[in-house]
Formats: sequence, structure tokens, C-alpha cells
Amino acid sequence: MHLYLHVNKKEVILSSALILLTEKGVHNTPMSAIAKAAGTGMGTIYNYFPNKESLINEIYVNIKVKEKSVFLDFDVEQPIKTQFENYLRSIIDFFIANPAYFKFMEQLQASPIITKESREEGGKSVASVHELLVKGQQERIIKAIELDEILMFIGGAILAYLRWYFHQSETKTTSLKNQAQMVWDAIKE
Amino acid sequence: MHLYLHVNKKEVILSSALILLTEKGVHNTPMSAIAKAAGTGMGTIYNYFPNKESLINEIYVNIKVKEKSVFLDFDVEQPIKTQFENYLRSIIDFFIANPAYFKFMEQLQASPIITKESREEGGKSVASVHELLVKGQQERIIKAIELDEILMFIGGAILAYLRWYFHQSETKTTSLKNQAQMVWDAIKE
DNA sequence: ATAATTGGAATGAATATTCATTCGTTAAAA
DNA sequence: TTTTAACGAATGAATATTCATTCCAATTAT
Repeated sequence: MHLYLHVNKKEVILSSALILLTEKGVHNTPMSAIAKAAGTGMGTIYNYFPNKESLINEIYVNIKVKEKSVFLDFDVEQPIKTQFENYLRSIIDFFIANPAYFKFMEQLQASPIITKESREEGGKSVASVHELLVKGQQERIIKAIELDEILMFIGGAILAYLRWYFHQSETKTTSLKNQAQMVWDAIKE
Repeated sequence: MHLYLHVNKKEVILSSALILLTEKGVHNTPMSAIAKAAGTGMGTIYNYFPNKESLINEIYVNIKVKEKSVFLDFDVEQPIKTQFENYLRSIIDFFIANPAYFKFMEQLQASPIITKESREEGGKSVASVHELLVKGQQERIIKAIELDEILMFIGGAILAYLRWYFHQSETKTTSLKNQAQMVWDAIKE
């Protein structure tokens, strides 16, 4: 019987790797460093992951899965604008609460390490907003622009805000409201 | 007297490296490959650059310098909206004309390889738009939101558009107009 | 004009290092 | 006891960097 909480070794490896990867970069985090940070031997990592790339891809997919779960609670009774604002706020709060997730995505989004399969898995995360925007277009609340372009635009705005946020030292409280305002003005009919 | 054009060896190395780096990624382009592509020996590269990271940083700064030069021709006689639209179009055209520059930036923008000095050097490139937006705010054409936030937002929109553009197979001619519309609606008072 | 000398750019094989992965051993569970 | 998991030193492939040598154009001497 242990006195400490039993934690899944795989998860310890994943979270240790996440921190090192974001802080030092992919080049500068050898597997030995991950093992040390996770408090395991190197061999143990290879019991859970066939290689370094798989480990990294698993982190990527894990984050995307969590990101997706942020959108689940849409309240269809609310006005579309409200729903959209809630969506924006949730996704931004999610990354603000998990800066390492954001840094990881920034660093690996364009990397050849991330496989096509992982990317496809990740792509699903916009499905629910897509739906919301379709409804918005039908009601002529949202501009009649191809949805992929609008989705990209929204993604860009979120990215821009988060970069700005993490770049700042002091936090401006009004800024998120401003951002939501700009995004809404951009996409509203 | 040579029949072929004399080309600067350093520039050949830089451009060869740019192509390999964007096509294969940083991990998968050894210095030997760069040397081969540039038609030089490996040692030659080290006559021009102290190490691989410096080479990469120099490419980064070079692109930023070129990017900056795109904005120079503002026509202050024109309405602010027109000037802004021209700016947007120029910067987007610049990257569309140089896809490798965009790919390079996508891959290295968040990398720890890029030094703080290089980033600071690169940051200067928004100075002229900054100025334009200040004027726009004074005339109450542009929203009274902190300029850094607006600038980030614009950056995000540009990024989103370019990602979308390179992602697409067929080119939609209306899309840039839509994008400009969204950005302007976002920032206008 | 021709030959001799020189400075430094170019070279790439050799070196040193880094690091992903393996595997034989040990420890813990069942 | 047998099975399973953990371990990390050893391995070797990959590759960044070095440096002794070659080569060539420009300069100087004959």
C-alpha cells in the first residue's frame, strides 16, 4: 500500500514531455531528459510509446481532444451572438488556463513530426462552431462568405489574441471584450 | 571573364537552405544537404555562418527585412480605408509570391532557434501600419482599442488568410475581398 | 611577358558529439 | 514460481563542426 497517489505512468511521461518540449523545443529535449523529468527510466518510455514521434503525436491529439470538449455545452436557446461569444471565451479561457498547450501547438502545428492522421483527428474540433455559423448564415446574421474562410478567420483571431495575451506582462481586463467585438463585427452581416 | 553570372555564394547558401528547410523541416536538413544543394563544400558554409542556428536566424531576419520594405509606398493622399486595403493586399501578395517565406515563418516563428535579437529586428516591420492606425483613430475611423491589440488582430487575419490560401487547391478570386471586408469591419469604428 | 609568390576562399574527409533506441538485468506483482 | 514491468548502460546511426590541404586569382619579381 502506497502513501502517495497512484498516478498513471503514461500520463506522467506525457505531461513531463509536454513541459520540456514547450520550454526547450523539440531539438533540445532528449528522451533521457523526459525520462528524468518523469522519474522513469528511458526503457519505460518505450514500453508506452514506440518512439519519440509517437509520443509527440499523442500529446498533440490529447490536446485536440480536450480542446474539442470545450465546445460541447452550446445552449441552443440562446441568441447566436451569445453562443458565439461563449464559444470564443471558452476556447480562449481554455488556452489561457493551459499555456503549455498553446505553446505546444504553436511549436508543432507546422512541424512534419505531426502526422496526417493526427491532424485529421484534430480537425474535428471545429465541427460544432461550423454548425453554429451555418445557422447564423441561414438567419442572415452571419456574412454569406464561404464558411472555411470564416472559420480560418476566427482561428486567426483566436491565435492573435493568445499570442498577444502571452506576450503581455500585465493583463488588460477589457481586451477580451474588445477582441470579441472585433471578431463579431468582422463576421456579422 | 566568365560567361555565367557571378552570384554571391552566401546568397546561394541562404536560398538553398531556405528551400530545403521549408520542404524537409529543420530536423531533416543536415548541413551536408544544404552544402550539396548550394553546390559548395560544407566548410564553405562555415566560412559564412558560425553555425546552423545563425544561418537560420539570418534567413529569418532577411525575410523580415523584405517584408518591411513592402509597406514603404503608402499614399497619404488616399483615404485611410484605401491605404489600409492596399497594405493588406501588398503584404498578402508578398507572401503569395514567396510561398517559401511563408512556410519558413510558419515553421520557425515559435521555434527556440530564433533568438530574441532576431525577433526584435523583425518586430520593426509593423511601424508604418501602426502610424496609419493612429491617424485612423484620431479621425475616429478606427476603433479606440489599444493599438497593439488591433495590430495583433490584423496579423492574425493575414495569417489565417494565407493558411487558407495555401491550404486550398483551387483559388477563389473573391476571397481576398471578403477577407479585407472582414478585417475592415472588425477594426472600423 | 613570364615566372614566382602569396593570401585567403573553398573544400570535404575526419572528428566529436548528441541522442534515439535496444536489450539484458533487476525488481515488483500475480 | 512465473509473469510483467521498470530500468539505464551500451550501442550505433546521424550529423554538426573542424581543420589540414588544395586551388586560384591577384600581385610582385625577373
